[in-house]
Amino acid sequence: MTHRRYHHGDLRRALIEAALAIIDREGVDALTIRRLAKEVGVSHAAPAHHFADKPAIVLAVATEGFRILGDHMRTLPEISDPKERLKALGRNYLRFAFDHPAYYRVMFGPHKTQLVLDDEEFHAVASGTFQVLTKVVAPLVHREGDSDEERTRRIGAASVSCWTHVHGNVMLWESGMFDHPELGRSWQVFEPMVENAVHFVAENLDHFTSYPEILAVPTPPEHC
Amino acid sequence: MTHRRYHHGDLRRALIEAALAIIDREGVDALTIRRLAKEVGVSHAAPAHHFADKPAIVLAVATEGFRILGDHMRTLPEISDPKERLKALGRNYLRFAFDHPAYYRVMFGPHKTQLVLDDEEFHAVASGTFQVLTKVVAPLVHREGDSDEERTRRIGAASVSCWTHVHGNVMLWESGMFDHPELGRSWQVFEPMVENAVHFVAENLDHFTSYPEILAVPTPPEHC
DNA sequence: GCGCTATCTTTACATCGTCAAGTAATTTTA
DNA sequence: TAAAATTACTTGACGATGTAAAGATAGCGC
Repeated sequence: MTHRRYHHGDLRRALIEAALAIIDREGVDALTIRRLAKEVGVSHAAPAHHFADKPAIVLAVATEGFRILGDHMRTLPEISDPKERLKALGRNYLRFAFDHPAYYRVMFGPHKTQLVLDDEEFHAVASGTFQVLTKVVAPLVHREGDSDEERTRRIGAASVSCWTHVHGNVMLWESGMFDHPELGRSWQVFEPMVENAVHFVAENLDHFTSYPEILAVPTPPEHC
Repeated sequence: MTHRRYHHGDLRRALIEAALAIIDREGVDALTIRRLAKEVGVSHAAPAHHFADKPAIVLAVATEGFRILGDHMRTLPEISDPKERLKALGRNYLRFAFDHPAYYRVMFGPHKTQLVLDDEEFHAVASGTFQVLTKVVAPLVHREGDSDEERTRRIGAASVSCWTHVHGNVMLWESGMFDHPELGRSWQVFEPMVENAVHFVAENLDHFTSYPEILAVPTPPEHC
């Protein structure tokens, strides 16, 4: 029984959480500043002091999502075999995507297209998350005699390939393109896809050499 | 100089086109029924007679997008070699995605998640487009001795894999995750990715047999 | 105790989607 | 061919939304 105080305490966080709850329940279109405020128990103009506008709230949720995804991916079990380790990472990723579809949609949805490039925090958190992947991919594509530059390129390309492979599947699934009613909604249906992605980067690393002129990828770690 | 008539003629089509133009210029959030109506030159309530509500307009645009994408994909040059043919298809796909980013965003964006499954026209058009892909993939994964069922499965799995590979890249690109300002915004930067995708389905078709099945998959570690 | 500033409320306004009722044009029917 | 019916659009209104401006409150340094 919280007796309504004038100062909320941590309104910003409360707003983000409430926003996610609404998005999770009814989709991002149902998100309304006024409703958000009511749900948290403040006036409808209060959020304006923490977020410039409505897209800023969505962006904050997306940033939080990447933070959580990063934590998920960082908590890998102790697996020494590089392939199995990457598979485990893929499963963690998928688990996040399916356990938190609302986050995932906001994170990769086209809502914030314009904002992303400008927002420093989002960029930092998102690329930090991506770096977790590069660290796990690195030992898989390691080759003796690679120059540093070549190594960086190979890791980046393989990581992106891995990511897009999984991400593409998730997005198509989310879009309702996969018409498999008999399949329950579970990340486990994608297990073969994880196997595929890992196999792909592990056995075809020759193909990643030409990839990366395209991509600016965060510098991978020295050693794994 | 069209003198304003009471009956527009083909308002429905005009609305779809104007909607796309707005989305293309300022994003889907900028789409407003009233503004749409003004742009077309009708009263603010006129669109209601052609579309039940605002999401219905977006869905109509998405459907139109799939129709155009399908046409793009169907107009392939005469190429007998299956691999090269699939590459050409991939390029056509990418070209659409980059030439019509607004369409692409609407088509795969999470805006219409709820609607898609119900709308017959959208479903028909979208899966018709997907079928173009399966036809091109089919000769690539053909194997003597496959049962019909097995063949269908393999084609479906390989097609999905191909699609997600390309789609994932496009989506990540659209999300602004690829941070390469010095490169122009062109589908051609993904040429190596097309090569990869084709190589993937062509050389690793063994892996597609198990794809569409539900598997008893080991429960992942409880580390998160 | 006194200001200062951040935080929240209240009030106000233009705009939004949508509904109901009215009007104009087209098609149907006799 | 003229009335009737239907379609296509307009007008007006309503509640809800995002946001700006100005006032109220509380915490905090001094």
